[in-house]
Amino acid sequence: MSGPRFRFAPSPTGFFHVGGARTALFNWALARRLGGRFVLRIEDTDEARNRPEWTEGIISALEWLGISTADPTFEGPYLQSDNAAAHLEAARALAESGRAYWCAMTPEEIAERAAADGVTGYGGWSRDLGLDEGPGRVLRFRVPEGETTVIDSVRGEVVFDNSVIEDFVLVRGNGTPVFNLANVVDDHLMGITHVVRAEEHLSNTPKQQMLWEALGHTPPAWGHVPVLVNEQRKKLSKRRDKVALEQYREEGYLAEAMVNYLMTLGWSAGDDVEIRPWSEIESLFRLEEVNLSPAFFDVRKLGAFNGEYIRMMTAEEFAAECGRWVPESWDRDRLSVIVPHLQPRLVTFSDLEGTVDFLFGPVVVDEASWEKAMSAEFASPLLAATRSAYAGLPDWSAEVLKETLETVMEPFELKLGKAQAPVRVAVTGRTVGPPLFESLEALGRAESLDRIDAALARLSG
RNA sequence: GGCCCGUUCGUCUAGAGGCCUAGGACACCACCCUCUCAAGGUGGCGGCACGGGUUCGAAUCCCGUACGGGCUGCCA
Repeated sequence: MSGPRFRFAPSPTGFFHVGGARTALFNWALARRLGGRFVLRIEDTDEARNRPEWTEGIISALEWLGISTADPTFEGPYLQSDNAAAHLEAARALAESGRAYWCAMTPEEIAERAAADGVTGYGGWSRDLGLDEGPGRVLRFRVPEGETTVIDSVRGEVVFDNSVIEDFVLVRGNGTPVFNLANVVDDHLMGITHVVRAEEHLSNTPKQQMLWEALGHTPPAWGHVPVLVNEQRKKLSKRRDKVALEQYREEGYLAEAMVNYLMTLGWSAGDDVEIRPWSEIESLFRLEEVNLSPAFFDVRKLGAFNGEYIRMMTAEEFAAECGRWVPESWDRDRLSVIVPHLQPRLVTFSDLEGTVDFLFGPVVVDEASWEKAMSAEFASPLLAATRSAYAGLPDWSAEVLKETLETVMEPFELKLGKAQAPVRVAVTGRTVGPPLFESLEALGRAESLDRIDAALARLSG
């Protein structure tokens, strides 16, 4: 058990937060490069957050990101609730040594007293009552006078005046340990040397550091990274924002793209390179280089990264991946004709089905597209001429189809861009889409001609 | 309200006193390429929050102001 020990301690909430993903990745990069360990601990102290399947969800999300449970760097998962006895034992020790005391005030009583005294929060009113443990009573930490200095590798030294920290609860009225206590006891038990987490925990840190010291241990090295925010610059929340990693996965974002993008939020290697493989990120990442201000999670840029990663795939990889994003019933041969032309056009794989669906089902004509392409004078005659030329073609290939249309359009004095529009709308129903002649090739002669006939009929009718 | 943290193009960032006429990426605009749309190429738009210092010299150091964020729970 030598080497630095990092930990990732998410609380199970039913989905995996992208901000959590970034924190996990930061810890993973550090643990891997430094030859240490990445310890996964599920913080399920709050009984409302205790579902076995949620733990499985966390693990599969981590696996997707490349944080493999099979990697020797990985350790866990541990369940915080399994350590309840140790938490309570620590609480008892603190109570016996006088570092903590029992308090019988309910939240309502505290609010009343605070209002009456004109203060906010708990004023330490039970401090010297010498109460014993009892039903409904909470154990509170006796915050000492003085100040607490947190040495943070991201932010430097942060000093807190202890007088602004109230005597916080260690054990609830129902006898269960609270996060701050459990967190510290677990980190110590697991030999954690580095706590790297989001900035929202910075205010908790002096409390936890006091606990480490009260328990007679040396606190770990701290590192608080900035949070991820939405366009309103508020911390990403599951209520307002799309934060579930699983959702991005389902929409067809590549794990590599997500990982790479997440690592550019709040950190840069210092050069002009943004797209780089994890192996490089891992050797380059330094906590000391992490920025201090919140970063906006920009889905558009995520999309740009995803497109880059899609284009980096080999043709075989891309074709295989496409196969997974399309209905089982779709003809694979037909799909394979068009797929090579989709690689530079896709942002996410969930876009795939909608861009080639016209090849596997009836044409759905977009009326705006029809209007745009068919209102031209030449539309009908050109379509008719194309239809008869196509009908007699000996070879139904994209190349021949293109050359044929170029011949047909000559008397109309049009450019290909104009001339292809009516054909495109007749066959695909839309003005934009995959390359037309390859689409025709994939569709096949019979179906293509039928669609042109249908368009001609509508045009004359 | 109190405590803490922060502030470089719209966004993510480079920048650790002279290399900055502030660089890159996404987005946006234009042009090129082109069978539509993309992709690719070229170019463009656009920023050191503000005010004081310190210094020969400040985006970089100090102070103040403004603004933003986090925490302030018997959640984590």
